[in-house]
Amino acid sequence: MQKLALLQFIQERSKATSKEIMEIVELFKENAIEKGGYFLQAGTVSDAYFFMETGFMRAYTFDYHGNEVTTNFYRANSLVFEPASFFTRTPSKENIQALTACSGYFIRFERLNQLFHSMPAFREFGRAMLVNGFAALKQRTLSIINETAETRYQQLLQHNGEIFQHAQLKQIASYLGITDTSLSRIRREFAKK
Amino acid sequence: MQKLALLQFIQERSKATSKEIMEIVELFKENAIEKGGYFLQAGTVSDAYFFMETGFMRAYTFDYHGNEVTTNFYRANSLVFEPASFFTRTPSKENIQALTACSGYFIRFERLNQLFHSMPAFREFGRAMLVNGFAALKQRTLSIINETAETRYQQLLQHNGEIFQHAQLKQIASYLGITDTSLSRIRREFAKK
DNA sequence: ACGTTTTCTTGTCATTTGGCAAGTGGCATT
DNA sequence: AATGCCACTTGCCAAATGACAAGAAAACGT
Repeated sequence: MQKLALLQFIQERSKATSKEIMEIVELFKENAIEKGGYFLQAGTVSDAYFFMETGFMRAYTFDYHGNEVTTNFYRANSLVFEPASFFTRTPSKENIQALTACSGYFIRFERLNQLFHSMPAFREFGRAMLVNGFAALKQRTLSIINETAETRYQQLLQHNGEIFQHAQLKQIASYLGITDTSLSRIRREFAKK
Repeated sequence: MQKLALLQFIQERSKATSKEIMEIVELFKENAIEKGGYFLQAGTVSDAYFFMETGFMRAYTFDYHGNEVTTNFYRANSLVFEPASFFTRTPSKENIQALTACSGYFIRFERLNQLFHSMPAFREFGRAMLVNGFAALKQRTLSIINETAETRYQQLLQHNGEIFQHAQLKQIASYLGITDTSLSRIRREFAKK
């Protein structure tokens, strides 16, 4: 097992020694999810901390009217988990679904927690993952408040263009906070330019 | 120094022993902020983890057009800090301002971090604070996407009514993601019922 | 290749919200 | 009481977005 991408990912984001990182990486197990399969189902506890090496996923939940709302997209070479459920050990409100076939390496809560306890340097990594997610969410919230839907669309297209290769427009629309109809119109206007 | 409220706050949220909690509480120092004063200024690093015993604060930043956007409100008996800046040691984009005279107890990053390293049980507390903030922000984001401004207003009024006693409507409006004009109209409609 | 299903686009119209400017009311200062 | 300041409200109109329905395009299974 190589797990090279995982090793590198941790190396770039923590101050743990190479030896420690090798130990850590050892504890991750390989996993694959087929296209359309679920990494996490609403109502269950998120117990896997998953480094996705290849593939693409999205997280979604339902609003009070029963509409799907996309809350996140996950690209290759990133961590997939639902912090609120994972750390509080309570059932998740979100589903995380593979939009393409996915593969990577996971570790379960219990074992990860042991690592956090035994390796102070790796703890920083865990915290950084949480804090980054926090900052990204805040950024997204502000952009929904301040920017027009068209600007949000442009920025998503520019910074996360791959999303458009894997997700349906309806899924992207709810992530942007608009309907699929509006997104379609925005795309038409945008194409003119 | 009593710090009773702080002691109780930690007790309810961590598995640390009473003895440990007493040690922890000892390290918090008293602090007060006058009405209108700043707990955190944009551009500086959030270095204080503040348990506010009395008072009311709000966090705000500016969008690209220079408009103030309220990002958070803090009530008495809660923790005040900016996670992204605090944990990454980078300058904050947000200001946190006292809307009334505030008092409470703070601890600095360095010392708090030492505590996290030396007391596993207290670490859970720190993580819980982060995770809770995360969940609250996600909830707010979803409500901006899914609910009408009027519903958001109603819910804020119902669950956080004290905000209306301390903050200006313009500040509340930007927190709700609308203009002060719209909020005013919503209030009029709402009053009719 | 075929028909079926799903996704995407478009039109029409109603609703929400914003931008701007004027007006109202409270409050403090003088 | 007059003044000025500030927060808030209101009216008017424009722009953005949603709801619904129909049609076009694409994806899918057999």
